Amino acid sequence: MIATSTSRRTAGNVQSTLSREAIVDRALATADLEGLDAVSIRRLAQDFGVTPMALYWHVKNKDELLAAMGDRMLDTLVPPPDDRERGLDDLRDLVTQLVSALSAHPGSTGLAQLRVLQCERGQVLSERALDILRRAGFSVEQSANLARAALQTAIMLVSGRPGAETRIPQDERAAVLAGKHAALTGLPADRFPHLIECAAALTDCDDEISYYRGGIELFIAGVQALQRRLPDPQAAAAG
Amino acid sequence: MIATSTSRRTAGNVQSTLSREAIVDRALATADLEGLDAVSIRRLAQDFGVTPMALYWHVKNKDELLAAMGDRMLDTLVPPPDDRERGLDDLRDLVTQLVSALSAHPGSTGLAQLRVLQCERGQVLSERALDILRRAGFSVEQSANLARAALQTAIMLVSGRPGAETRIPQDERAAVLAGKHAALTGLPADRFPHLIECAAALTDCDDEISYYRGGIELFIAGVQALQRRLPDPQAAAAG
DNA sequence: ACCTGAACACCGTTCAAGT
DNA sequence: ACCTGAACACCGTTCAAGT
Repeated sequence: MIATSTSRRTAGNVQSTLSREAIVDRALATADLEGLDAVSIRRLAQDFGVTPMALYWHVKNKDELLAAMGDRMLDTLVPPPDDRERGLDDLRDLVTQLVSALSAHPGSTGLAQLRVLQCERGQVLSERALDILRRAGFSVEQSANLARAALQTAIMLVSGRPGAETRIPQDERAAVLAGKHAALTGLPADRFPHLIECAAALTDCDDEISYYRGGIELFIAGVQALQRRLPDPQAAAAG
Repeated sequence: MIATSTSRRTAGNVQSTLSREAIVDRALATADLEGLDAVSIRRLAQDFGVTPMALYWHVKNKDELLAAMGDRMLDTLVPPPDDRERGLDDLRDLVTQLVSALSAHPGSTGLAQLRVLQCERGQVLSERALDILRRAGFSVEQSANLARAALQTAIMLVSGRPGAETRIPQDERAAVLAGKHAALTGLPADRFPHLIECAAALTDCDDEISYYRGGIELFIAGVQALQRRLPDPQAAAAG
């Protein structure tokens, strides 16, 4: 009765014990290595050396598995630690934390979006963001839209990072990137001078830290600018 | 030899002539109605009353079909009409046009991202964006990142619009939305006051126009703010 | 040039059954 | 409580063959 684990090309074999937690872990790992499309019930079952239907004991269906993956990412966020009240700087901290949490699993960032308003941790997060924005003087609608934009900015920074290519198996990424770069530099120089000039920066990201910081700064700067355009709170309170 | 079209629940039957163009059209339409996951070679073949393999004459494989869908969306953009040189206002126009092009097929916006740097029209668009940003004084890296952010902002505004729910079949969307709204308003009022206050604004968008305008303004305001923080161009040119 | 038939290796999921 | 077996209705894709 030896388990004849006909393992896939990807290393990491037979994760011994089957559990909901282990399934979610494995799913996140394969999404990181081969893209979210590579995550399937049957594939996971094979990885665990078990029949596909075994997974259905631990997880209701695939949608619930994807939701659990999103929840797991959001759960790595520490709950808002500060009540220091620094205004929009608190929002920057929140987005920064979000980015670092999401960047642990760049292939699954989209799942977080589906879950922010559904799971406990996401709700705490959203409440905090709305609190910051409301105190900053934004209306209910503006605060709702900006809170959404905060999460979406984090997602787009991580999943849209130049060179991320989360949909492609890890070992092919370098080749694909090189191909994209070559395609850009091979463009007619008279029509696409900037595309050629920016080819490297568009296809790869040599400094993740400053890329993320710049992206977050862009968002925060936008929010600050919108805040300045707000009607005078004194007058609004009086009127 | 009457075609016994065992049509799906969705109306719109037997699109007569099979062609690459017709296939892409139909694919975009079903993505809009039932989400991108509902688009399949076999399903499309059935819609056209034809064998699945027939499609492979017009389209190399599914990836190429998805790429063609992305290209089609970008092709609806009119090429940059103006050389009026209004600086970052030109960028706003570009993003605005992008948003309106993408919002025609909210379920397929993600495909545009895969194709901006690959297809002709996307390259023209990117070149234009980079030109605006470089002239505005940004570095090669900044321009590349901001040009990407411009597209991603458009995508996130359209696909992330409250109430969009592009992954869910159209006829279920209202019910899902109502459920989400109810879940938020049913939260404990002491812990989640803002989530309750903003429940309606978070789950639906009653004014698309101002939603999009606000989102674009947020991005442009951020870019303008970053521009102001740039080192003095005179001094930079001298040094 | 354009389409079909048969086949292969995949999916998610249900339902009854085992221990 | 936890897992298996068999079955169903789906996928994308190849390859040889038809007209």
